[in-house]
Amino acid sequence: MTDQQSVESHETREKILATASRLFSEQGYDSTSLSQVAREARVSKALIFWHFDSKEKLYHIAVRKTLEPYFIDVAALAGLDEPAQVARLIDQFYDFVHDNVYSVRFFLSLTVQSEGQPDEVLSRVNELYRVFRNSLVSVIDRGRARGVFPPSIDPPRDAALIMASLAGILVQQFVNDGSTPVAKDLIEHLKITVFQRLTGSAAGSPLAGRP
Amino acid sequence: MTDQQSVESHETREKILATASRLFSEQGYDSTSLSQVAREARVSKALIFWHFDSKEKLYHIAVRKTLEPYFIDVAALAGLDEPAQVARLIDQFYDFVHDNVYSVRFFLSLTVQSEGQPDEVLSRVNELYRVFRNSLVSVIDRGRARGVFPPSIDPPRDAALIMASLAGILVQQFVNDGSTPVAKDLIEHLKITVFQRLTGSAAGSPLAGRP
DNA sequence: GTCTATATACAGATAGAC
DNA sequence: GTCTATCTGTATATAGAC
Repeated sequence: MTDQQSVESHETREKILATASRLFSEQGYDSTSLSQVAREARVSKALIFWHFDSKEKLYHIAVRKTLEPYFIDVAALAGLDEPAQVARLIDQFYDFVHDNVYSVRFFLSLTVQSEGQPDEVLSRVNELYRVFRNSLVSVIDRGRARGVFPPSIDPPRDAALIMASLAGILVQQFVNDGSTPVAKDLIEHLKITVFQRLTGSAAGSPLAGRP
Repeated sequence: MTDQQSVESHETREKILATASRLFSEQGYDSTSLSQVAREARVSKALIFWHFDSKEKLYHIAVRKTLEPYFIDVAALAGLDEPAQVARLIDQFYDFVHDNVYSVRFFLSLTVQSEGQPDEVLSRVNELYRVFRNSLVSVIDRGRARGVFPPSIDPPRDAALIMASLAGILVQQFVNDGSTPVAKDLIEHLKITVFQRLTGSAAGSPLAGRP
C-alpha cells in the first residue's frame, strides 16, 4: 500500500460521493441508479460497491456529507437588542435556504414524504429546526422579560408561527409560478408584521432598516 | 357483452384505481410497482394493462380521481364582514387539509420535488392555491376600500404571507415531533395575529370567537 | 483499487388461451 | 374481462482478472 495509491483512492471515493450527493439531492433515492452515478463519476459500478458495499450505505454516507454545512450561527446575535435579534434570525434562515436551495429542497421532500418512521437523517434535520425555533423562543422570551415586548405576547406560539411562515415562504418559493410575491419580499413583509405583533406598534414601522 | 360482465368489469376497474390511488399517494410513483398494485387489488398484472394501457396512464387517472374532492367553497363567505371572511377562509384551509391529509401530503411532496417541468396535475393544484389566495386578496382589498382595514396594509403581500403561514403550519404538522404546538393551536394564533395586523388593534383581541 | 463480465431479481409490458 | 406464461430491459450486486 503506497501513498500514491492511498491518495488516488481517496480522491476517487470523494468523486463518487460528491456525484451521489448531487444526484440523490436532485432526484431522490429510488430514481437515482448506481449506473448513473458510475457514469457521471466516470468509474465502474463495481468500484462503487468496492468503496461503499451497497446502494443504501452510499446513500447514508452521501446524505451525511450533504448535512455537513448545516449549522446555526448563534454568535452573530451578540450585541443586538431583541427586535434586531429576531430580524437577524429571520434573515439567517432566509440566507441559509438561499445558499443551500438544492439540499434544502431535498430534505424538505424527505420530511414531507416520510411516514413518521424514525429516520436518522430526518431526526438530525428536525433537531436543527428545533434548535432554531428554540433560539427564537429564547430571544422573544428575553425581550418580554426585559419589557421590550408586551406581556400579552406568547413566545412559544409566536416563535412557532414565525417558523411556520418561514417554512411556508420556502415552500412557495419552490412552487413559484410568477403570481406569488418573491421570497425576499415576503421575508421583509414578515419582519414588518412580526415587529408590529411583538411591539404593538402601528402598521408599517420598519424593522427592516436595523443594523 | 352482457350487463353482468359490464358491471363486474367496472367494479374491478374501480378496485384497481382505488388501490393505485392509495399506493401512489402513500409511496409515490417510482416506489409503487404494478406488481404491488396487482397483489393488493387481487388481480393479475396483465389486467391492469388491459384496463389502463400503461403505468403512466394509470397514474394520471388515479391522480385525477384523488383531486376530485378538491374545491373551494366561496358561498360560505356570504353575509360576513371582512375580518370574519378572512377568519373563515383560514378555517376552510385548515379543515380541508384536515379532511384530506393523505392526498394533501402527496401533492405537497409532488410540488416540492418537481423541478419546474410543467405538469398537468401540479398546475391544477397550483391553480387551486392561486384561487384561494386571490379570494384572500379580494377580501382584504374590499375591507381596505370600506375602511374596515387601514390603508397602510398591503393586500397582495398580506395575503401571500397568510398563505405562507398556512402552508408552513401544514408542513410542520407533517414533521411534528411533539415539541411544536399542534396545528389547530397555531391556526388560532394566526387568526389573532392577522386580526391584529389588519386592524391595528392591541394584542390579544379575539378574532376567534366570531360568527 | 479498478476493471469487465456475469449472476440474479424484478420492473413494465405483451401474447395468447379461456 | 381475466388469467398464465413469457419477453425485454435494467436494477443491485458478485466473481475474478489485472
